[in-house]
Amino acid sequence: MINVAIVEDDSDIRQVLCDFLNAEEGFSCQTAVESVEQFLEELDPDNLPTVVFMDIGLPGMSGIDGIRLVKQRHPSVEIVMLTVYHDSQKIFNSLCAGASGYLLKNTPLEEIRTGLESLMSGGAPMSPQIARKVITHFSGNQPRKTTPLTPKEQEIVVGLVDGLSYKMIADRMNISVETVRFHIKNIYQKLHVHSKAEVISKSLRGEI
Amino acid sequence: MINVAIVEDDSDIRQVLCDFLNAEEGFSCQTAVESVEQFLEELDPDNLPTVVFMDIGLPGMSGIDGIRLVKQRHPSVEIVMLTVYHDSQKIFNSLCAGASGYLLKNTPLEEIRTGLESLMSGGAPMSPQIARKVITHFSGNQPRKTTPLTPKEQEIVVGLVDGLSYKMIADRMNISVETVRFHIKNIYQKLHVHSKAEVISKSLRGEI
DNA sequence: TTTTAAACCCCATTTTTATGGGGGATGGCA
DNA sequence: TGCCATCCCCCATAAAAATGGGGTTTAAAA
Repeated sequence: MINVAIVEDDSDIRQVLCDFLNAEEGFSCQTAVESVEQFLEELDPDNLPTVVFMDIGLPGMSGIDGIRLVKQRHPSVEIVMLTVYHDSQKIFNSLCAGASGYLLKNTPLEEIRTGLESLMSGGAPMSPQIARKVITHFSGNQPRKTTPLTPKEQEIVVGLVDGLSYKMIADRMNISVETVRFHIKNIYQKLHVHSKAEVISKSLRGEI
Repeated sequence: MINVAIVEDDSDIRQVLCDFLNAEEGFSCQTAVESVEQFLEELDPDNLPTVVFMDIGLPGMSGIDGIRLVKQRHPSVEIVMLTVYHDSQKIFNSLCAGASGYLLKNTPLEEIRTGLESLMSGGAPMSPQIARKVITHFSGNQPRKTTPLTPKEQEIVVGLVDGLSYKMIADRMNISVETVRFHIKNIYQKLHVHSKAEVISKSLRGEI
């Protein structure tokens, strides 16, 4: 019996999928919650689900962060993304975080079931659209990132990522702290962020 | 009408697949050859196939080298691997060379047809076993770190990575800002860092 | 030539972080 | 039972960061 959990904020989808799985031979869905927080709270360590279907856009913590947390605590639990998002960044973040599959929400229930079966036999469920993105990533046809940042601004971003303070960046670049401030103000405007933290995240996620 | 070519040295498989496609509505297979050399020789530039099913183990040039040659001369032609090989090296070499899909030879004819359809609608056919290897490639190169952080501390790290301030983290977790402070102090001690920036960097680099 | 983008510098103010303390409350384990 | 880890909360202070403004210079573009 394959024990499936669902983390999904749309109650309709949650219910339909849960009912479907419970009706299918060999599947059982006892957990269907709307957030990662709720999932972790209700989790019974003595009765872990085999597979978790995870959405990305959730109230509170995102599903991608959810993967990290769940896999960290229970590495044996398989996590399959089930979401509407199909942009490369979310896909790769999910896979790197430890997802074992990636299905789009328009996947028919029947294919979700066969996906689960292939997962159990050492495969990975993946929507063709997603597979395409992944393949494109390999063949290097990735659209080049055109960063709007100037060379100096990029250098400062590197400093931020290295965990340096304004003063340390100033010393490293042989400019005044005031100039560092100036550049950072402009960086924030260009990237539409309001803190070092966001710049560092964007940078390390390849969004700059 | 989707024009399919087959490059495959096993004449049985070649014939079965060719016949199947010709019998299917909307598909046509006029070219079924046993080597890349033969394929290139018989190729009519005015009547290019839409898709080529390519084996890897072939007399003469390998199918992977074949991808490169074909894509170089006719970039618009889609190439789908159809082979028994499932080792990571051949998979990645194929995808990097420009393959648009990767199916194992045990794939039922019916699924080969749906694979072609998803290819035509912007997807990529990929056997679950292959998808698994590809996914493992993403998540696999991350050595499992045994984090010294407690669950709550991990949750706070997630908040920091999301670019939240102490107050926002407190709200999300329904605890006091002072408690957030308390946890962060402990996190810094455990990780030997002295700023949010360093925590975020470590986290996104998988060092936590 | 005027304009524009990029780099440089300074000042002032408010908010947020970092760091040091001080308490409690659990719940598991020796 | 006391110990330990984990979690919860409060205080105070110094440092750093975020945001607004004000400028100059230079080199390339219009």
